[in-house]
Amino acid sequence: MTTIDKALTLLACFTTDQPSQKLTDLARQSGMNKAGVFRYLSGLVRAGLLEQDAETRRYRLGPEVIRLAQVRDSSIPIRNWMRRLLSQITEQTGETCHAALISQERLFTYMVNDSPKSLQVRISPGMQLPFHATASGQVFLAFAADDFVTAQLTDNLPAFTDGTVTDPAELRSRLQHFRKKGFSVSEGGVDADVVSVATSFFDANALPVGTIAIQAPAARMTDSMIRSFGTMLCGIGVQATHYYGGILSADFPDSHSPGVVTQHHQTRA
Amino acid sequence: MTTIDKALTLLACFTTDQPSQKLTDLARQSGMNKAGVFRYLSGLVRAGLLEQDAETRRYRLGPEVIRLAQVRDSSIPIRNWMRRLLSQITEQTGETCHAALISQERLFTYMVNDSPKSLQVRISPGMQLPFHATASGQVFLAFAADDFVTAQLTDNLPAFTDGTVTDPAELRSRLQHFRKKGFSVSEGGVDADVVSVATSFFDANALPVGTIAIQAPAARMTDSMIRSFGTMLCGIGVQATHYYGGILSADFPDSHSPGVVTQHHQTRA
DNA sequence: ATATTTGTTTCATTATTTGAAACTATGTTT
DNA sequence: AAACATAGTTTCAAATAATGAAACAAATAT
Repeated sequence: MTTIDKALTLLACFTTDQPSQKLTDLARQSGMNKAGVFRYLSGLVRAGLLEQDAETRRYRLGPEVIRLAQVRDSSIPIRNWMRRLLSQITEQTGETCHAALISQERLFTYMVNDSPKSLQVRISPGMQLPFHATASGQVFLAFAADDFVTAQLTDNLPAFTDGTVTDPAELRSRLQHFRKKGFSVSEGGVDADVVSVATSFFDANALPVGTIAIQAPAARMTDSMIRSFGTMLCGIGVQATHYYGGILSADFPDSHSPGVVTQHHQTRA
Repeated sequence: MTTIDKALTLLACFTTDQPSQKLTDLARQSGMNKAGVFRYLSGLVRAGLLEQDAETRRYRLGPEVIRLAQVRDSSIPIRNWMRRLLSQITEQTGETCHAALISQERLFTYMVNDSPKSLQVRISPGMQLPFHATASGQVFLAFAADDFVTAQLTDNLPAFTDGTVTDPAELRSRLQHFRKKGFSVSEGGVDADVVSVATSFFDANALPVGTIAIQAPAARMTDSMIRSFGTMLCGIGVQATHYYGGILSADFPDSHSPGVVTQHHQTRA
């Protein structure tokens, strides 16, 4: 592990749950020496990736991360077309939807489109989505490389509600099902009384890079709505993959005709 | 200069003008050894800050910068109130406006609100604004620390049009004027036939952290409109400073009454 | 087909990182 | 108010990782 690696792993500690951190906590979390962490953080501050609160001495992400994100957006304009796709979903379904992206083996919400109906489902951009307990995470795993799935589906997965599935074998069986369908369904995996339906989109290697999901209160969801949302999302997933410049994973249903799930068996690239 | 510094300076090479780069060019630009740059880039890729195009071998910013930006936004929600302020400006003036932020001694556009009238003024988020040739840059310098101004106002400043002011002495004199007014005016500094009016907002040390600007075709701008835009922007600047949790620079007109420029002479913190 | 440019790996030399401990500043408890 | 505790920062000799020239490989241009 190089010095650069050690310094940059500290960035992973900054999440929506913990957007600002103390030196001591960062040292403990990362298992590194306090003096070293101090020097790494100083470097990250000099680069503008972090900034330090003058009075609390706590570190938080700096303005440079915003500039970098803008630069990436300008050359890989996911934001543009994703906004359109999500608007389309909310228009047609009236429900809240979101897109998530993969980064460093973590899935995080990228864009949220709130339903005009309700503010029941609380989700905000930047949040990390647990793979085993969300529809997004599950449909991602359904199309991910096998060793990645194995790495994620450990024993002792946390349960967020009584309904959270934590058994790796049971989860694997569901993933297989989702892979055939092209979309996943999760009921009360993180928040009880919330049903979520999700699909994936893919990169040039036909590996999943992100997900698109609809979330709604369980009360107003029926099986037929879930099926209809699922097939709709598959169509959106095809479009997203196309915009992204990727190719569909084998097995992914790429028919646009609603209600019909076609299976393709093309060989992988 | 530590290894971390050397690695992270490479990130500064990625701009909206050059969103993806080749190894050789990065080595040349940074003046560092090709082998070292290769190792630094590999580290940045492992951290997800960069990614490498599989076929062209070019490097571009990675998905992790997006996650980091989302995390920062969630804890320092500039986006929220800035969007409102810019909408307010475009509503009242009908013209295109934008906000810019400072990072690593560079001013970059953060948010743009296009005028419904015209698409004449082309500006996109993430772009770097030259200090000497833009209204935003000038009003930033007007309130910046003196050695920062000196560092920016070098000889041989580039001229983008015939109207670009490149003489440091002349620029300094204008900055003094803008500081008194609280806003700057630039005519054709980058694009001929574009007039821009800008103001600053400040951090807890009363130092400028960003700017807010209105841009319009010179054809439909009058002196009285410029004055009116300027006083309006000063009011917006006061609000932005407040939302940001900063305090106004001494001299900055903080009266809300339009048309009147009050001068304050409080001592610096 | 050959030359040239670009990306990647190697390896002995050199400089930088490293972590324990000392130090300082700030806040807390007695 | 004094002693204590906690967190951030600096120091320094020992340990380790960074360095860059050159060789190599792969892709591109001539």
